[in-house]
Amino acid sequence: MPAIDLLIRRLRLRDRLAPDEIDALHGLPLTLARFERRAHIVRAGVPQSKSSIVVEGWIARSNSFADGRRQITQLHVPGDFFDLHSFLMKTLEHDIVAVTACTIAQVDHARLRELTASKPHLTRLLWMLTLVDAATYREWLTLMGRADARQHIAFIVCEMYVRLESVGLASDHILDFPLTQEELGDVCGITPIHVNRVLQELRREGLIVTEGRRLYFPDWSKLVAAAQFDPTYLCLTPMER
Amino acid sequence: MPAIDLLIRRLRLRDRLAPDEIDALHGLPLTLARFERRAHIVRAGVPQSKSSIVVEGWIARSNSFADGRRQITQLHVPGDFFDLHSFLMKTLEHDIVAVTACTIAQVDHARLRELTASKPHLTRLLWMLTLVDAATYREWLTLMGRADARQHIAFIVCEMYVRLESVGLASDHILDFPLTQEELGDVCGITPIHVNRVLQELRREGLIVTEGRRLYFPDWSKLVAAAQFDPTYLCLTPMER
DNA sequence: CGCGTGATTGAATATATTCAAGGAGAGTGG
DNA sequence: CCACTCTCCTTGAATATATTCAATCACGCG
Repeated sequence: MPAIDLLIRRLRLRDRLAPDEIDALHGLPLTLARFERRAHIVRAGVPQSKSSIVVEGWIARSNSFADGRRQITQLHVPGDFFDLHSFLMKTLEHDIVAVTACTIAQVDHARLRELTASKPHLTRLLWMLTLVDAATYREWLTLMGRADARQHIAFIVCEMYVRLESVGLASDHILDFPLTQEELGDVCGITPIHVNRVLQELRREGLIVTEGRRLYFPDWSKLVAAAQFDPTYLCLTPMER
Repeated sequence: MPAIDLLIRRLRLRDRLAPDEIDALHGLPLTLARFERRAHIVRAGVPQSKSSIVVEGWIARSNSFADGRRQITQLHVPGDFFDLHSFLMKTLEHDIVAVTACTIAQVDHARLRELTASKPHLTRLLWMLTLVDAATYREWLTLMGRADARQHIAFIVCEMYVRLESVGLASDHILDFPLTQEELGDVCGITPIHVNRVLQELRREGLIVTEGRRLYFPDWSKLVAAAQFDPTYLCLTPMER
C-alpha cells in the first residue's frame, strides 16, 4: 500500500479528513528509501531536512550511552509518521535504526511547513500523532518504573498487536514480532538473559507461543490481565480535533 | 510575572516571535486558578475544555495503578504550557497533580483552535513545546531503563536546575527542590527508602547539599559527570522553526 | 561442513525492595 | 509552654529481582 494511504488510514482512526486535506496529502512529493536490518536511518545530532513515514518493516528509536548501554524508546510500524520530531527540532538527540529491513517514504520539511500554513486542521492531526507518541512514552515510563519484566513484556506484546491490528497488519491473535531477545531487553531496560527467562515463564503460563518471529497468544484477556493493558492512550477513537 | 509573559519568555528560548504573534498571545483570555499542594488539577478520563500554563509552583504528571503503585512521568515549573496534550486528546489517561501549592492560567481550547487557524508559525512553536516534552520523556525512559539510581537522581537535579535557570528561577548553583523523597522515588521508579540512601551517598560525595527544600551543588561539572547530563534535548537554542 | 547469530542454562553477585522501627521537625491545641 | 500529632526522613535486616560472567546449544546460511 502506498505510504500516503497508510498515513491517511492512520489519521482516519482519529478524525474525519476533508477531501481537500486528502488531496493535499496525496500532493506531497515522497522519496522512497530502503534500509537493511540494523542500518542507521537517522543519526543523533545530524541536521535533518526531511521527515519520514514507515512503509514496510519495523523501526526503533534508540538512545545509546558511550559505554554501550542502549535504550530503545520507541518502536514504529508501517503507517507511522515516525520523524515529525525533526521537522521542528531540526536534529535528534538519538538514533533511528531499522529493526528489520524496511522501506520508508520521506517528505521535505519545506512541504510540511507549507501544509502547516494552509491546512490548520491537518496540522492539528499531525501534531496529534506526536502527542500519541508522547502518551506512549508515558505508558512506557510507567512500565519501566513500576512494572516487573513479566508485565512489561506482556504489555509490549499487547501494544504492538493493537497497533498492527488497527492498520490491518495483524489479526487472529497472531503477529509478526521481529525483535530479538536482546532488542526486547533494550526496550524493557533489562538484560537479554532476563528477557529469555521471562519469555519462558510467559510460555509456561500459556500466555504466548512463539515460532520464530511469529508470536501467537491463545487468550487475549489473560495477556491483557498480565500486562494490565488499557489501549486508551493510543487514541484510537475518531472525534473532531 | 503574568502567565503570558512567562510563556513568551519560554517560546523565545526557541525562536523569534513576530509582533502580531505576541499580540495574539496577549489577546488570549486567561483564567487563573489556585491549587493546594497535592490537589488534583486534572483527573484521568475527565474531558477537558481548557489547557493550562504554570504560573507559580511545581506540577506533576502522575500515572497510578489500581494497587497504589504510582509513576510520575513529568514535572512542570512556571512558564510550562503543561496541558497542551488535552487540546487534541480531549481527555488524559493520567492525573495532573500539584506538587506544591500553585497557580495556573487556563486557556479555552476554542481560543487555541482559533490561534492554530490564523497563526501557523505560533502553532508550530506550541507544537514544538510538546515535542520538547516528548524528548524529555525519551531521556527519562533511557534513565529509567539504563541508569542506576545515583545517576538518575543526579540527572533530575541537573534537568530541573537548567530548566529553572533558563527562565530565571534558579541561579548560583541553588534551586528550590520541593519534591519529597517519596515523590522523587515516584519520578525515578524506586522506593523512598532507596532514594534516601542514594541521597546520602550523593551528599557524602559532596555532589549535593540539601537544606530543607533548598538544594545546592558546589560543583556543576561533577554533578553533570555523575548524571551524564547533556541538555541538548531541552532545545534551548533559538532557531527558525 | 563450518560459521555466525541468537537462544538457553547455571552460579555468583549486585541492586533495590520489603518489612519493621525509630527519629526529627513543624504546626496545633490545651 | 509543652505535649501531641502528622509528615517526612532515617536505619537495619532479610529478601526478591535482575545482572554478570561464563558456557553451551540450535539453527540458518554460504
